[in-house]
Amino acid sequence: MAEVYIRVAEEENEEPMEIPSEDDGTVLLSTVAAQFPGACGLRFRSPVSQCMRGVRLVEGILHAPENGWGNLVYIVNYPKDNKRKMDEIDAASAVKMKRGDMKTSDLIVLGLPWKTTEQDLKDYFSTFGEVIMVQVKRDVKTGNSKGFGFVRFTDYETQDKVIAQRHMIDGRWCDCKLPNSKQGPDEPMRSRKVFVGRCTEDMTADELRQFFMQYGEVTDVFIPKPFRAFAFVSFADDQVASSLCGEDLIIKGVSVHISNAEPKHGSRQMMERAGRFGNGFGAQGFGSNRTGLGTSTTTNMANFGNFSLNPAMMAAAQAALQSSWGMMGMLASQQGQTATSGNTSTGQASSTRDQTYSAGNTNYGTSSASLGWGTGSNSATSGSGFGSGFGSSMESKSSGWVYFHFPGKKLLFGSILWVMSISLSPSVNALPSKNGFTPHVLRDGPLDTAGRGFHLYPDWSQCPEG
DNA sequence: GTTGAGCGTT
Repeated sequence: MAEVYIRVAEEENEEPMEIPSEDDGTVLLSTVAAQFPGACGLRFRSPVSQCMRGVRLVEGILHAPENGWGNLVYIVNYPKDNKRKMDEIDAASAVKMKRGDMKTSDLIVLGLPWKTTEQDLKDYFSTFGEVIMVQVKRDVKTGNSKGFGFVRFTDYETQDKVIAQRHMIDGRWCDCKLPNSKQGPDEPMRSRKVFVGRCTEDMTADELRQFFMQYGEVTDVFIPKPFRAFAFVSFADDQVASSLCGEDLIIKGVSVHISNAEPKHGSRQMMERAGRFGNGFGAQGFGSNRTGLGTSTTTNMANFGNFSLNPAMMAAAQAALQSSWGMMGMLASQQGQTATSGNTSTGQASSTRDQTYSAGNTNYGTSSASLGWGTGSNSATSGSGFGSGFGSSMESKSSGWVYFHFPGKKLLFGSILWVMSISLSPSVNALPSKNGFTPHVLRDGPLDTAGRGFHLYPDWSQCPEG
């Protein structure tokens, strides 16, 4: 079949871009995403019904509508979360643009064949846009290529496009990335990378990328070689990564398990993480807006919506953690959100994942198999004692909702919840909802620190605010 | 078989 192009645009009235189809007439989502990073599907306006219609998408492959692709303009779909994010990014880049701050940087090109020369690099990358620098790094003595190089483009757009995809250069797949020297410090609490366990050998990086694309923009896929039954997938948005943790997803008929990507050995992340241990909530703990939870920088309190944490509260919370309670995650309340906790052992993906917070995998819950951040779903460790440590915000430990009460303070955290990786006795009953949250099980355990103690109430009704 | 490679003689 002759090469066919379909017309794709971000908006209906925009000038479309032609995207090549495959030999069988399908279009790969990854091909679309190469031009529209973050794309997760296509839609089009039906000439018959005048309604928007979705294009069938199966395992990363877009299938033509009944009468073929035709001359219609297909509109790119973005993940919901991502779209908002994209707009924010656009706004941010507009500001940068004004400041003239959109400089390109050198990109490292990894995985080059030994034989690739600078001319080869230039020829290849020029197809994306104007190239202003190429280098192949070589051994000074032998002159042999070290298998990587650098490239720099005139336009930032070109750079973005090049980073967003893999590159077949002289017969090898290569990756272009911002070099380490150009990358800002990683934020350990906001990992954008997930660990994908139970992979099978036939899962290619491309397939993983195409699969995970449905959740948000994928920035990297790593599969160790030789085969080791796991992979790493990085997203542009840390919330996408967080939201997947704890889930069991089906890829090519195989159930894979998603969890936190632990920091690489010897990495900067690991240093930061180690430093935080035993340090309670210091500069990188609750009080800091680096957690993304507190937003105020005008006081030293951490704010959570209408609530705030003063240093005494933080100290108390710290005491809780030091007494071998691991923190799983911290959830700020918002009206209209529901919290559920409970039996997620089905591993079923939930359509309510955007609105629902859950504490996972305890077996006394009554509620749905919702998934959200803070879930420890699907890994049955309940009844196995306290979790330890809190380096990970997504540890797969059983958990219960815990309310804090500070004497003298009218409200503890109100409906703000802390999900602790505490293992609870299954005998405790469910508790009535409050503020849209269903408190689950509260464990008795007065933990006191420096006269600013707090109590964890054994059940909601015993809490003065209950 | 559930935690990753490689980063620039400026």
